[in-house]
Amino acid sequence: MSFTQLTKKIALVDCNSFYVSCERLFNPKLRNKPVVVLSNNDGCIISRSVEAKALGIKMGEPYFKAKNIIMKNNVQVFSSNYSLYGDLSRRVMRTLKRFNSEIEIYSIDEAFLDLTNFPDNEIEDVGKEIRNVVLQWTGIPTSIGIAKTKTLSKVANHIAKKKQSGVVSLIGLENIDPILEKVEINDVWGVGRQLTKFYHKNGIYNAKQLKNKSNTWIKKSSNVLSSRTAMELRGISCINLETKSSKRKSCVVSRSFGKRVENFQELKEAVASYSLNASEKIRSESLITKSITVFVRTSPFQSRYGFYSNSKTIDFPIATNNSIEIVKAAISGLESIFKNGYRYQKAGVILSHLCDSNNKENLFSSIRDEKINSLMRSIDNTNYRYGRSTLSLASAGVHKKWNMKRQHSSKIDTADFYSLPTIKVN
DNA sequence: TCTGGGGTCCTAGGACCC
DNA sequence: TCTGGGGTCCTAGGACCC
Repeated sequence: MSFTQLTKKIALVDCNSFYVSCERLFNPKLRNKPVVVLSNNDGCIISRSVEAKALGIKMGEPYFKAKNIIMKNNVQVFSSNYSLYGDLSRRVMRTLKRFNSEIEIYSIDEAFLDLTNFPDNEIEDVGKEIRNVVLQWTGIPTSIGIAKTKTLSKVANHIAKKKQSGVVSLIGLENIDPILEKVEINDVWGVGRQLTKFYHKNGIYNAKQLKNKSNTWIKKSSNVLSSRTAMELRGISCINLETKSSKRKSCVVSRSFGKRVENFQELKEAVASYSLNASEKIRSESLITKSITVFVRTSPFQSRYGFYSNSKTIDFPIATNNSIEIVKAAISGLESIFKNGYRYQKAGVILSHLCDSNNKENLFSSIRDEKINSLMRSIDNTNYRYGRSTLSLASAGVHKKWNMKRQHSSKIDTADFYSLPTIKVN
């Protein structure tokens, strides 16, 4: 009896300039023109079309610093519209699942697919097919890298980004060293700023050099994660595909303010509003939280006003997802860290130690609990039907002077999105 | 004047116990 | 009052990702 062992084949599908591509879908005039999308509060540039990249606009650059280039070159600017991007992301992911239902959704615009079951010599064509189908069904262009490990598929993807076909496979190549040699160490997945500094100090400048370093040295002078990265560069898979969507462990809601906030009342409104938001989010995922952290800070870029940053964590006696309890805890935390005389730039809440609300470890659930739960459910239903914050708490404020800046919104909302004609292919 | 938001994992060090 | 070694558990902070 004989059987052929199939080479492990992992594809990384990455949407090109995702947010820009989403905006372009609804505005074809934007094609072939420089376009950027801004972060919340119109703060930084977080998505750039190739034309914008070519103008030298950097990822993460503050908007005001790039304004000159933007004006001069008539770059189209958009505030981010996350509900739109979320909807399109779900479409892309649904399409990918046709090729293998077990995919790892790695971020809003990226997914890993196991393509091991396809023959080695057809793998590049499979990649091209995936790319075409996604483009046809969703209108979103992608780049696809295929290799034996996740880290190598990232490398392949990196190269694919610059290729016309948009697909690069490293499967079946005898020696990939010449390729790895051209990959700068800071472009390797898992190597950030600090590690780059450290590797440079030790004479490691590209992926090939890291690959050839001994594991013991890496583990000893760095950590296990780094040695895993090196192993993966050698083609030995150490990082598994996470295809089961596991429940999250924390939930953050934080925002920079549209303008600086100085008085307690407004800060309180903001924190209450973020807490409501976070409570709603965890309820929608059937989670309860054991503790909440509230934090505030002033701008780290304006030292002349004095920098202040602080946080307070409060544990709940019984894990909860009740908005009222969570808002109350957040406000009392805020009271303990608020200091007069600062110009606050940002605040937020973090719900941590989340666990499944269905298997409550503590059996204190009572009739009171049931009443509150049904109140929360009806708030959630109303808000779902009539729009977020139809029902809110008074403490979250009405005027919201601190709200974000969004001066360049394309104003395409989810409701509009669903009213567009869709073509069902099946 | 104007600098995003939301996650995960690892590790060092402290607290506590025997 | 001083003296030891070793184990576990937890947490804050750092580093990384998109």
